[in-house]
Amino acid sequence: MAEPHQLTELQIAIMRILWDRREATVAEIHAALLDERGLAPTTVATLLSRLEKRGAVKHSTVARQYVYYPLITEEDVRSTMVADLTDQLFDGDVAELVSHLLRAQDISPDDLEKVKELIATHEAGTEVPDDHR
Amino acid sequence: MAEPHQLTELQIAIMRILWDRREATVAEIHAALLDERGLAPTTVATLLSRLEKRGAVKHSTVARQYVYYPLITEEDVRSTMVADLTDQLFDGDVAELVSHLLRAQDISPDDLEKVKELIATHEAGTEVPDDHR
DNA sequence: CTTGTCGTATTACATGTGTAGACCTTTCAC
DNA sequence: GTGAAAGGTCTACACATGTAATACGACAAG
Repeated sequence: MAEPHQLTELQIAIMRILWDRREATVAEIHAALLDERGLAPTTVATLLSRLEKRGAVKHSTVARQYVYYPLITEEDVRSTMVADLTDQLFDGDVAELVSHLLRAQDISPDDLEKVKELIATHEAGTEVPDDHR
Repeated sequence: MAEPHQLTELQIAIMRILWDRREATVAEIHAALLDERGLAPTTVATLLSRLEKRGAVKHSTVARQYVYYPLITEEDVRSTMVADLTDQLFDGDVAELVSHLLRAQDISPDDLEKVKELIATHEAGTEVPDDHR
């Protein structure tokens, strides 16, 4: 049944709508994607059933319409996909990935500031408790 | 011809061999992958021709054998794939990705140290030149 | 020359995905 | 109650990918 946490771009786009709204009908999802993608309603329906078959979403029927709910979280997907990418392209070395991020053009001074703050916060949170008392 | 910088796991595995060795025959690549994957030689050959069709590699013929060379670099692939992932899962926000990395279990105190060093080094390298003289 | 071997090219099939038409069923308006 | 509207379900097709058997051409050994 193929790891439900590894998703394609379109699948993620659909999940995103569900993550944002917590639930949505096929029509709503179709409407939300219309501008960007102009997909047929049946296309969206097909995608959703496939996602359901894979265990990524479930649905209930309300007033003759399917209402879909996410079964996996964005965090689940992020973890899985980031880990996979790290394994495949950076030999599992997270520091290497960060190194790439810093080197690549895609980080602005702004981002850098934010990252530094994140690290500071992170360290505060995971402080190794001093055993002196 | 489908963006040659977005590769699957297996395609990356093949490219990795080429990146490491700079060039390799089909037989060599097959041998290198044998333990992990046990693929048939023809399978490897098929994969390579497809990669060539996409512009990721090229080959020359030496003594009746094909010798393949990478046309794209690991850095190319890393950039493309990391950027895509960042766009899709973190709305293009690199800082968010780093934040995830820090939060996720997959970063060790060791890694964290390395990351801090990287940032320090990075800052030294991109120092905004003071305009006082 | 004949033939086996080596290595590539061709062909093929299953699965997943993007995409959507055609069809079926339920229900609301008259 | 009859027909149109609404909303699924089924079926279908193209393309990418993983996987490999089969076929074909060239070269070396005898």
